[in-house]
Amino acid sequence: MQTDTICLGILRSGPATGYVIKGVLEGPLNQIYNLSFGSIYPALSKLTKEKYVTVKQHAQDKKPDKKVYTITKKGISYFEETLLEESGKYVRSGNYGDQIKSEFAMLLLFSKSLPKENIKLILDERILYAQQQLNLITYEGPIAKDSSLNAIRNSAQGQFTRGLMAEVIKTAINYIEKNRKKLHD
Amino acid sequence: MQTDTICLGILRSGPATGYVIKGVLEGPLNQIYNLSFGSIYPALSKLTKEKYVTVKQHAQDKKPDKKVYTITKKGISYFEETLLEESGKYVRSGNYGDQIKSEFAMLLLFSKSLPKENIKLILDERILYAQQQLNLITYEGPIAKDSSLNAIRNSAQGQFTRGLMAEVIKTAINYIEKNRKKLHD
DNA sequence: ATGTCCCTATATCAATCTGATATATGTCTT
DNA sequence: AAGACATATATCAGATTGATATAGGGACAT
Repeated sequence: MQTDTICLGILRSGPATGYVIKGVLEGPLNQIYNLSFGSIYPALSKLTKEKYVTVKQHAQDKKPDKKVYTITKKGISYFEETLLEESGKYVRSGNYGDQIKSEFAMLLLFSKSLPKENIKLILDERILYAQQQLNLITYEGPIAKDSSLNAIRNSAQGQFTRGLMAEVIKTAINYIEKNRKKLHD
Repeated sequence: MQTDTICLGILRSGPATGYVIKGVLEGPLNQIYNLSFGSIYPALSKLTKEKYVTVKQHAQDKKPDKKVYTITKKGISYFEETLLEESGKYVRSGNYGDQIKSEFAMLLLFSKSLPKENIKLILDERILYAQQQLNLITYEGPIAKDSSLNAIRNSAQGQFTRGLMAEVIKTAINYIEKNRKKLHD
């Protein structure tokens, strides 16, 4: 999925800055999709040039100008057309699809080459980490003080998707706890 | 994790060609890590230059030469040192970590913009696809006729990792089946 | 028979994405 | 008073993908 499309999809839930978009992807949409600033900022500039979004610069005392992006009617049409056209090809991708790069799973696969004590520590750390991710996804408090993007998380779609990711993480934690002895001991 | 390290880790289980390495990543190691030929072939060339692997070219009638790569002692030492040194940073990554790019989950998140009939088809397709992936992971037959890489799959580590991925996929399928009505209907 | 498609097998490359870094300041902790 | 962390945008070298090229074999349909 193009970075452009993702930005438009998030902006459909309300105006936001690049920084806030990144925050949404790292918080409630954790485990779903991540993008670096190096992708987000150029995408927002491109979308502005193409009139799919508008920008309002809010001068801030002694901080960089905050650039709040709002999706236009043209942007909404474009987003909906693109999503419909391309939906077929997103079925075969994602977190249990082709694009997987699980360094953790690879590490476990190669863990025969590691000292047992090391493996134990890695698994302990991983479980803690996974529980932290679970907290990020299931967190129900406000996202950002001045953001209207809570909507994307609380929609039926947001709850379905977050629920899916939460179940997957819980399964992984349980599996590791039950089977970890096969990797050390 | 560097492409180099992954190639060395796989070659530790036996000699292989670039084509076979790709096949292992797409078959039994599906859902764990994927690499394109554009990464694998240059990595193998680099490893050869650095003497971490050796190549034997097998001329084949009317096919490109098959280049079989074998890890050297130097390669094994390098692999084990690298893995130990870097193991800490692989804990916070992977298929329920930061690097997620699940186009499918993103599509569901945005599915409010799609016709209901379309959403139904997408979910049906996804379940079929996930079952196919499950078959690839749990498949116990031979990988490649002339490959010794069955070992990587049948080791304790391979079975643990594949079992983890299989559980995750099963959880996802069940979740979608139980909750899909929230997205259409 | 001839076309279409997939398999074996290596290789390259434009377009894209990441992770690090730079810039600038406020707040909170130690 | 130093250090860490949050807000906020931006850039870029290096790495990766997905498509494409090359080249023949075998299977199956029209």
